[in-house]
Amino acid sequence: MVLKVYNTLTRKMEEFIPLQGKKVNMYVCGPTVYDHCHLGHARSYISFDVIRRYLIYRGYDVNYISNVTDVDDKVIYRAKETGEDPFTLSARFTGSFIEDMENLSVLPPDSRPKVTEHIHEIIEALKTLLKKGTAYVTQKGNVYYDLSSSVEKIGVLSHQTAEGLLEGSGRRVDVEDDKRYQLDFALWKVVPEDEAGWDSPWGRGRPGWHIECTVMSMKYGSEQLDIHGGGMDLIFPHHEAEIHQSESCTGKHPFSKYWLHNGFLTISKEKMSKSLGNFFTIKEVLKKFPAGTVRFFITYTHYRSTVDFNEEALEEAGRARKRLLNTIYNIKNALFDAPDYDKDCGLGELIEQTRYAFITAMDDDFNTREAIGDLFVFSRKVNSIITDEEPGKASLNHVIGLFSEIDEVLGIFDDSKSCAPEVNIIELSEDNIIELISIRDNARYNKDWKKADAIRDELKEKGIALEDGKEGVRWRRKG
RNA sequence: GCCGAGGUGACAGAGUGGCUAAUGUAACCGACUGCAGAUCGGUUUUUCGGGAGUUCGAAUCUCUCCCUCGGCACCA
Repeated sequence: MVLKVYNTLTRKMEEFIPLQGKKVNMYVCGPTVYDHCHLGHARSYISFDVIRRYLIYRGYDVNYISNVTDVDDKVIYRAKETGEDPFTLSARFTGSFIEDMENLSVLPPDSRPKVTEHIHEIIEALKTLLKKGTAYVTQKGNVYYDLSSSVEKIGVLSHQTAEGLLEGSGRRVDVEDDKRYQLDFALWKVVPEDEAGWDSPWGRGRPGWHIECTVMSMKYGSEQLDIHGGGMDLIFPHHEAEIHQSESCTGKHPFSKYWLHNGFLTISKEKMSKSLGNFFTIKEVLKKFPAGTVRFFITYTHYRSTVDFNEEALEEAGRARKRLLNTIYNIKNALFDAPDYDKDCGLGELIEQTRYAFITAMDDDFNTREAIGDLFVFSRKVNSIITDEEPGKASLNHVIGLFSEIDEVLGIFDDSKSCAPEVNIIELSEDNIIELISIRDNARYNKDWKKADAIRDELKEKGIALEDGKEGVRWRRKG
């Protein structure tokens, strides 16, 4: 079985072969922390989290790096608006971001470097570029990358020509005037005394947006990465700029062997944007939906497709996920009176088939949609087996084992970190519940359905669901 | 202007040359149940934007037409 990934660089599906054996250096562009993260960030980081977890599952030794851009024009402008110190502001939103990621069960990266902690390395990189003659300092003290030194790389990722890019940029008004060439990009920007900045050989300033990723990916990963990821919107100019400056810095090609980009998230079919006012922060969404549902919603779409967010879609995802959770619940119930001796009922073979289907789907450019589809098939068959037959404890535990195994990759079942409020749950003691159930059993025995239903309704209101089955009544707290 | 993605059943969304086109949601019917829930079976679903062609065979390849969405130096 061969893992294939879609590489933006070649626009083709390619077999995934890391540069060195099983070692994978993976860098994913993190957020600029000038505000709370929105659902688009969630989409991106959950997608790459699943990719990372799958690579680990497939036996790769993954070094995952994801930065935080904690100084940038947007941070400065926002700080000016609020009157806050820019570093206090970015520290605050960095905290918010990390909290969101934890709540969404996104595994922490092996390294989470911040730009402000790497100014020295950035200056060193600029010195290297200047020494090589692929960057230049202007009269004002700005440092730009000199694209004429690597014209052959223009458009390698965006697949556009310089003319095409200029045509597009011609509509922009903010063309800086001290560049030699319009497509050159800033490596260092001079700033006035009263703005956040650092001293450098070229005067007081701050780094340009792209150089941080070059510097930090090399420091924490390698001069050449196996995977570089991010949102589709980063393809140009951000990732292309990284290619120019990184390869110029090291003289090595390629900077990253595979480039993976996730698709956008739209809100009710419209592009998410502040001007449209259709912006949702992760925190807002997690107040309404369990984290597992949000992850399920995102994972149930291929990472490169556009995914449309609306409440109905989330609710639908929640109901779909519930089916899988119910299966797990049903197995756990079946375990109570399952025989101890080995009785397989075909579960072993089913588990093998499902694992194979999961790997086949995921090997195809991380086709989580198909992988989860197979999980539903598995789920249905398991439900049939446990109602029609009586598999042994060991076999049932193996089924649970497969769910856990797959969830190590997808992370869609565990709600323990969810901060969504449980709806209408009033704490009842277990004794209390059992007492009510026994009163109801009595009523049912006497065919006093009115009374029995009243108790069931009462418990339902208090968040306890009763389910009558062949083996008697079962209860559970509604999640 | 340049570049890209996509149009599949009620809806969402896989599949990209060959058994009855996954899977989920919804609605309805049936089984189980006193009822409900959960679960299982069935229906909505001979159908893949329109047309032409290639082929023994196409949702899948080619041509053409129509439509939707996104990117082009703020952005995940």
